[in-house]
Amino acid sequence: MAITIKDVAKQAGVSHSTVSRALHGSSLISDETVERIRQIAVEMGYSPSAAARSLKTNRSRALGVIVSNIDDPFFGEILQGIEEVAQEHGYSLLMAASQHDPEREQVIVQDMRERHVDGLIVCSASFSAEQRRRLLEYGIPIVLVNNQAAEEYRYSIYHDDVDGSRQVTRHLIELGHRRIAYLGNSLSGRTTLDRLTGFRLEMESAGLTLPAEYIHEVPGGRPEDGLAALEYFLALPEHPTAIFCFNDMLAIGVLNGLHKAGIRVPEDISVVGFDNIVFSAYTNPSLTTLDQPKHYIGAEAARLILGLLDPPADKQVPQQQIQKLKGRLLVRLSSAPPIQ
Amino acid sequence: MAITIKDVAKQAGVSHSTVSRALHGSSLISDETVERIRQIAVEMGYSPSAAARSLKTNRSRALGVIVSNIDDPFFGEILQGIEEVAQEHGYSLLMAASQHDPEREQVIVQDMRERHVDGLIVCSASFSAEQRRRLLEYGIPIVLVNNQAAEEYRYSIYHDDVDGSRQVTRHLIELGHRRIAYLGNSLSGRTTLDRLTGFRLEMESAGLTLPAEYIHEVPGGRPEDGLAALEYFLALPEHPTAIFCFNDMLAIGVLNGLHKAGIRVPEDISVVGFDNIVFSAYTNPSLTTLDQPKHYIGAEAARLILGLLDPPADKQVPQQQIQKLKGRLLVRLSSAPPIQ
DNA sequence: TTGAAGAATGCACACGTGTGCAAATGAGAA
DNA sequence: TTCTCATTTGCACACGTGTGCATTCTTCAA
Repeated sequence: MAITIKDVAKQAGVSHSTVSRALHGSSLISDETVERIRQIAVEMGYSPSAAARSLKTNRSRALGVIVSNIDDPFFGEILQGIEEVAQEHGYSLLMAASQHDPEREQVIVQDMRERHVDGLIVCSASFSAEQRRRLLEYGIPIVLVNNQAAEEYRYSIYHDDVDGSRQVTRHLIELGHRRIAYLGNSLSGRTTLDRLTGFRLEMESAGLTLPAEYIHEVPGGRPEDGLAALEYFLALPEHPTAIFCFNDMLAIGVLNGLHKAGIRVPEDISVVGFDNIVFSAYTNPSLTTLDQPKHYIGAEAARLILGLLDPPADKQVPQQQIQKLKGRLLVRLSSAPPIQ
Repeated sequence: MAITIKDVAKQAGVSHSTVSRALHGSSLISDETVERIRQIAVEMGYSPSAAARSLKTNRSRALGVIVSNIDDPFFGEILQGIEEVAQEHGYSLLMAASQHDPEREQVIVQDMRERHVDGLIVCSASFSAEQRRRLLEYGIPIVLVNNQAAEEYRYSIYHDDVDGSRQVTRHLIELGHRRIAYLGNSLSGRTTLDRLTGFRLEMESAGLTLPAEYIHEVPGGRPEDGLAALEYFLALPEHPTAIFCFNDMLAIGVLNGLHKAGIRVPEDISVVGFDNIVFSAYTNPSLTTLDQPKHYIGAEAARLILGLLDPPADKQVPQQQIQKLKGRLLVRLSSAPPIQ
């Protein structure tokens, strides 16, 4: 068995209470005793039991993070932001992937509950109403990241997809495009709808018509999904002159497919993405996209939840906090005026 | 406060021991009692405390995972593999990023210890000897993934980088290349050395000379590092006809730089990568690379450690297990015979 | 010397769970 | 009825920690 606080106490010739207080820097214990105990604890390689502490204090100093897929580079950057802030504050991360599977979600939520995470960050785009209800009645602080049901929660941080989408669309319109298609990801729920909304709004306010066949959704957001979707668009009697993709991964697939088909970008067709993942700067041609502050979003989510857990003495805990962040259009080389 | 086992017991009119046994399916309790208690537990929304259980059973049903960066797509795929297997077996994941920072490493290792993870998977390329020692004397099972010091541990799973590197190099040589450069990542320790070794071996056995200036290392493995490294190679009096990059991310940066410089790939120069991350199939031209079974490596690492924790009844726990996996060359369009 | 006050430490309980052992209950046989 | 045995349940302790309260020790003034 591992060394416990009692072993340290015995070695130091004091009670375990004294050791506990000494290691926590309690002012009740004399400085020399504190020093002596610290020394002994280090020598013996004592390491407190998080389980016992958690049981007693009712806090775990752990945050739960639920994500759709870990291997999505978009989530990767958000996770990185979360991790850095959590680590900075001495919190650990319990991470799980829902894979868009309601059954897994259920198991994960139950596990987070049993493990008594102090707070939960949900980055899973599709999160069922059932799980939402469970979580809320459990009562731990939850911060939603880019979720579709932000208004049902008290704490949420998300990117303004409608606005971002309008920026992208306006850019295409200003270039002179009139036949613009939207490629969505049906698995992303609200997110794809918001982007579609922004697209529609901007098209309308420019007085442009939007034929139904120019809106296409695929069940996924990976390059191969973009590749598949491209076939659909190319089969249309009249090609769009620009394709607005739900995210960069889809756009990368689309770029790839166009290249294979011998269709030049941006001369023959413009392609734009969304998110600004690392690789979008290195496609050929480099991808015009909307830069979402992913790292910042993750960091802010962590900061928000930690603020709820250890509120600064001078500050009230906000009853509700919804943070909407705006992204920034990045014009690169995949978009240009249409030929005709 | 949350509902405890005692609340359930009171409601059911039995002792908490009976509830505990009933919920664990002990044969000591009558079927009808079990059913009744189960019912009540569900109705009351009882959720056992992992902390209390862990304290008592000395097991946490959690695995620790230490990684260099979460947002590296290479690690992302490995993580995904680990996560799936862990979840399948009812284990949770405690995840932390070391960022190549020894200080962080120390904190992380200490935390994993306090939280009493049942096993640890280390995917961090640079892991200090200091931390290795600490971990080993702590005594929990550790599985190393692609680490530089595999031989110091009992359990390890890694990709045969020397072999993979030879495959890649041989491919270039067979195409007719004689002036081949290697671009390494100095932060990757052993991994970059192994790949360099494979490269050297194959060059030697082909009787090719390898000038020192054709071996170049940069401190990082991201596209921008590749971009920077390219300048070095282009400044050489005699360009190499092929560049073998430590990983796909570097290769993507190199491809990008060559494109900007108006140098054609593969006509003027061949570029090959390593890892086969998702995007390598979508570069322009698509990247010749070595397909590492990343997902499988992660899954195997998890399976290995879970096998140590819950050994199948009929099987002995192996005292040592080192699994070396071979990758497979993927020839795409970024490599071709040199002009002259 | 005595008393009082302040500083330092120990005692004992609690957190929620699992489990060995004793106890209770019931059924059946003598 | 009494005894035996099997089945079912409860008692009580342990896991390692934090903390209110009592206790001891020290110091200093009266």
